[in-house]
Amino acid sequence: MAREKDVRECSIARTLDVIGDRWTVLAIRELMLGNRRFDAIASRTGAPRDILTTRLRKLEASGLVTREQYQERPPRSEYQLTDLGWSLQPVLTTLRDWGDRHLAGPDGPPAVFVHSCGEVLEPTLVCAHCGEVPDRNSLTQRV
Amino acid sequence: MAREKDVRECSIARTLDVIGDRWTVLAIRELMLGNRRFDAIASRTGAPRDILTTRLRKLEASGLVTREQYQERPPRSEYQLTDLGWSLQPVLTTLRDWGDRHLAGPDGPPAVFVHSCGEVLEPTLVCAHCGEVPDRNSLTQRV
DNA sequence: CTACTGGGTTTGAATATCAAACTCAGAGCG
DNA sequence: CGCTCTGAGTTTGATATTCAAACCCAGTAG
Repeated sequence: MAREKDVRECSIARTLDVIGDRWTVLAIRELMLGNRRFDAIASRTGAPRDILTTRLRKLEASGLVTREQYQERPPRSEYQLTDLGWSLQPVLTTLRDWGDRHLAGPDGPPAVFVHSCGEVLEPTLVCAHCGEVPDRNSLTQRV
Repeated sequence: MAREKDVRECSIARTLDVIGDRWTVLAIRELMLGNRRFDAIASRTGAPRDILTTRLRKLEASGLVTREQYQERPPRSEYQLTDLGWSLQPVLTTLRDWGDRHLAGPDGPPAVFVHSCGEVLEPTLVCAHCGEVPDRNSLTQRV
């Protein structure tokens, strides 16, 4: 009989519990680009407003985003990423980079980041210990 | 009136069109860990079987995965990542790394990769031009 | 007075998800 | 032979989610 308890415990799955949703990721993208207002996030992501509400509430509950009411009547709030939220930048960067490399966009890469070295950021994942770019053959899985 | 045409064209969104789904990402994880069989992927990810079928078909259609029938009767197939599929490794790696750093797991990090330098892979995103680790302050957005 | 803005909530129909049961064609066992 | 198991799905039917569009409320601009 099937055991059904062999689902893999995994940091990837745990991360997806937090940001494993299109509108969540796109909302974080907008926040990283400096948009703090609900309407701006809604229209730039295309997310339905009610869905966006639940996603932002969940991001707040997860500590990635703060909601600050900057006005009482009528209630107006703005959203900002916490440090924890900003720590997702490598995730968004690799997502963007993969799309840039492999998926054709009508107008080329959007929302480009320029690094302080003067060049457009071309992110590369390296091994922190030796500085080399790991590839499929230089990695061994240890499960 | 709202324009509604100001949804941001974006490589992140395009990437999410391809892999913006929990079961899709977890299936790719299993394929990277060497599981080729439908049942193995289903039980290690916990994905419902019908959903997994549609996800694998879509991955195949997107060119990330090949399905090879290794037996006719009864039909038995195995799945493998293409080079394009393997090119998602930085994405999965940053997802895993973020979970490792920020989300508590009951048994610590799973499915660890060991780099050929001998150390457990601790991935870092650097600027390909100058080799420095970019942070929030060294980046300028160019939208 | 009217229109608009901002940050939502409500509504109701369309879709997607899910667990569990089922299918089909063999293989292994006794 | 009869029985069960495996593998790769498909089917079923109940539940949950998504979505677009309309609505709400309090204030501001004209």
